[in-house]
Amino acid sequence: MSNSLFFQIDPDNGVPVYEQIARQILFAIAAGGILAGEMIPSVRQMARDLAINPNTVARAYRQLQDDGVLEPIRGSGLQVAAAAPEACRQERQRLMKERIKLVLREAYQSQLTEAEITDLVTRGLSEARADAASLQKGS
Amino acid sequence: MSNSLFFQIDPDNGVPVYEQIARQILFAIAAGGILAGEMIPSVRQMARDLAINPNTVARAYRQLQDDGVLEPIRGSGLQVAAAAPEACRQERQRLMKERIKLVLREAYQSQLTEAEITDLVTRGLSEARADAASLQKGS
Amino acid sequence: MSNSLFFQIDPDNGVPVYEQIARQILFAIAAGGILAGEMIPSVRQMARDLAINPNTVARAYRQLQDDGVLEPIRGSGLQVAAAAPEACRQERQRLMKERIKLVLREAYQSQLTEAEITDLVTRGLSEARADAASLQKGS
Amino acid sequence: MSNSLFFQIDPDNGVPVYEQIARQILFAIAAGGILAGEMIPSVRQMARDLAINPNTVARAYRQLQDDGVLEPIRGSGLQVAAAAPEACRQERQRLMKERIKLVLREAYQSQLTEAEITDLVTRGLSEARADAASLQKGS
DNA sequence: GTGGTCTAGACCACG
DNA sequence: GTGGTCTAGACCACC
Repeated sequence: MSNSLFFQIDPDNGVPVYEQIARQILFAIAAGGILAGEMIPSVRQMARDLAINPNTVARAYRQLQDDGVLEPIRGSGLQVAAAAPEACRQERQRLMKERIKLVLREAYQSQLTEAEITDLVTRGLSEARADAASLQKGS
Repeated sequence: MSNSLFFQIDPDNGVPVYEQIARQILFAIAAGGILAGEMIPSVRQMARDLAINPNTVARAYRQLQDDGVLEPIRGSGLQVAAAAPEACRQERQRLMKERIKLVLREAYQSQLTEAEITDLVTRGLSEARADAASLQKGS
Repeated sequence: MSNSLFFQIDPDNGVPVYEQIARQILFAIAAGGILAGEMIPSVRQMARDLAINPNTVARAYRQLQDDGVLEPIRGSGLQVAAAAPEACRQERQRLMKERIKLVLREAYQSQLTEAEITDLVTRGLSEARADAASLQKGS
Repeated sequence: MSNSLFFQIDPDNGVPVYEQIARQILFAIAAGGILAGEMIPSVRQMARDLAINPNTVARAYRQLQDDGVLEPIRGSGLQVAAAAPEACRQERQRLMKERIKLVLREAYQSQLTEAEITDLVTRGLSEARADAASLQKGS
């Protein structure tokens, strides 16, 4: 279980597959699911697990290396950088804050009233909470 | 001023230009900025106004026709369908609800605690409100 | 009643408006609703009656003149040619035969079985008969 | 032969080329010539085969995607949706029924007697049948 | 390789 | 004048 990553990839999500992989690895590190110094699955292994093209996995890994999250160990593979967990937590916070703010601004710009927006948010919060709960249960 | 539509197109937005046009028209109808039965600017006119290719505008209009929002008046132009305003309001509601829910679910999946999420939302709400206010003032 | 033509124009029919006018005049002559030597309404009159562009009516009349169905009377208007009724009957027959054959051939080419086609025809016949009846009643 | 689609495109048909393509694919799926999950020829391939512009093919494919008939496989191509065959059969049925009914109603409205219409239909049926037979033979 | 977007420019049918 | 269709060719993201 520690060595197997349970990612959910949706190829028709609009979000590029390599982006989904990179983001989920980043979030897993931020949440402590993967620790500093730990090795991550090889490109081929991950590609088999997710049933996707190895090139796509490689691209996600490359991006994480560029961000300093992963470090290459010659002849061995990629490991999580020492400073990665803290950096990932900050990045996660930054990303989510930005996305939330963006969507709320969009709501305001679309001429919805304040009441309608807060209503949508409240409903969205409870639904998302329910979804998250059922997902955890289902896994 | 009543006859001029103030659209903001960003060609490098990721979102296709024709999509931006279609969405802004849809939102304008939902907000009552364009009424049922009203004619919308011709393909060529809109293309001139936005300084983009007429084909791109035509594609946006075609999509709105497929959605039943616009109706062709042969040899004259396109007008807003009678049922469009109500449909556009529902569609706008649906779109925003979906986006908000998506972001919130992402927040939950990113292993943020409930407290962190509600904090981000409240901050985002106030910031977005401030932005919207300043935008209205600035216009 | 003899002088007023009850045409049904559908601008969004796919079939051009001027075609609809020309065809309905042709069919009216074939059916005896308009007799040889009779004058037809002026372009302006017809345009007012149908609430369409005079140019469109003019184009229909021009086409009927080219076909020899209508003859210009200098300073007076257009009248139905002497040979028109018989010609219109033949033309009507030809048109309908062609259209029916065309649609049936399409049905065969679309890989429908013979049984499905005859079924569609039988249903279509009864429905069309019902529609025609209700239309006559409704008028 | 199993992998080659034999489409007949007539550029001067009145019916737009992209419509002809979309309809023939729809009919091919309805007839079982293309199965669910199967990949259809790429835009460029089809454009080469039919000697037309890739954009025209792309438009046909886009329309079929909007109708839920085709699904994009990112970076790979387009495949027939699982629900497409049944949907296409229903759509084909609907289209043909509508066309047949339209023609028959026209026949009634053109003041032909019921006897004349049924006569035209029976003749049309036998002729269309003969044409279809000779076409099959000739292929 | 794949589809998607955008531009530029031409031609047509219709009113 | 209007929208609709088609062509030609370019660039992009993704796998």
